[in-house]
Amino acid sequence: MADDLFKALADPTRRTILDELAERSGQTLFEICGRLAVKHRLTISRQAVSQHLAVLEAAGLVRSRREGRYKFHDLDTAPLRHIAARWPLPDEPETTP
Amino acid sequence: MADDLFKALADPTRRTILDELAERSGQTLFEICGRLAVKHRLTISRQAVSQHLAVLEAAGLVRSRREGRYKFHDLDTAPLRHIAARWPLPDEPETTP
DNA sequence: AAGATAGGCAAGTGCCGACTTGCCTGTCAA
DNA sequence: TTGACAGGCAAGTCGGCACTTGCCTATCTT
Repeated sequence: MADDLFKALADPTRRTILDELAERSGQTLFEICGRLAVKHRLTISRQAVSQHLAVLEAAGLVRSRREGRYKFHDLDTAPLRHIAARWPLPDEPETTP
Repeated sequence: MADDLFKALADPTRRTILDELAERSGQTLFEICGRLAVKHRLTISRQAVSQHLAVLEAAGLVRSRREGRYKFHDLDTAPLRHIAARWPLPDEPETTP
């Protein structure tokens, strides 16, 4: 469970996918592929992105809903709380004035 | 930089090391080896733990100080803030009543 | 109906990371 | 000074993971 979460976050491409889903919710596989190619110069196959999404979904970071032939993907950052909760954080949040 | 952080957290053994350093600060390499073996049944070589500590140190999660022939390791959870800061967290902290 | 579109499944490849083994350096005690 | 103790360096093995390729299914359009 926690293992899946950290493993999902380990890959930079997957983190970029999370970034894109944070910026625009409910994207399809092809939309994400297009964004990765144009905005991040990531020439990657559709299947590769699909496999990344499967990993992210297994970690609970992405939820998907099917509508007709489309499959929309949504970001869920709730599992990220487990990370900060595991180890004690220092008091000062490093405020930049 | 962020790459090193996520990669360091990807390995379960390294996360266990962070757990041990959170519980007891300033441990030496041999102390950590002993704790992993006894408390977590992790039969791992000393060099493996040393390499893990190097990865954690590169990620900024562990700081080390040398004193004579001993080298003490301390946990630094400050880099973990970057994770929660990267993606927007939902408002509700999921309070379990 | 047929073609286009959105996505899935499965096998294969190549590389990186975790781990071991062997040996070497530096520090302290007897 | 010799040996024990704490740690470091370097090469080698091995498994898992990211990615591709090829083919298949389902849905919508004309």
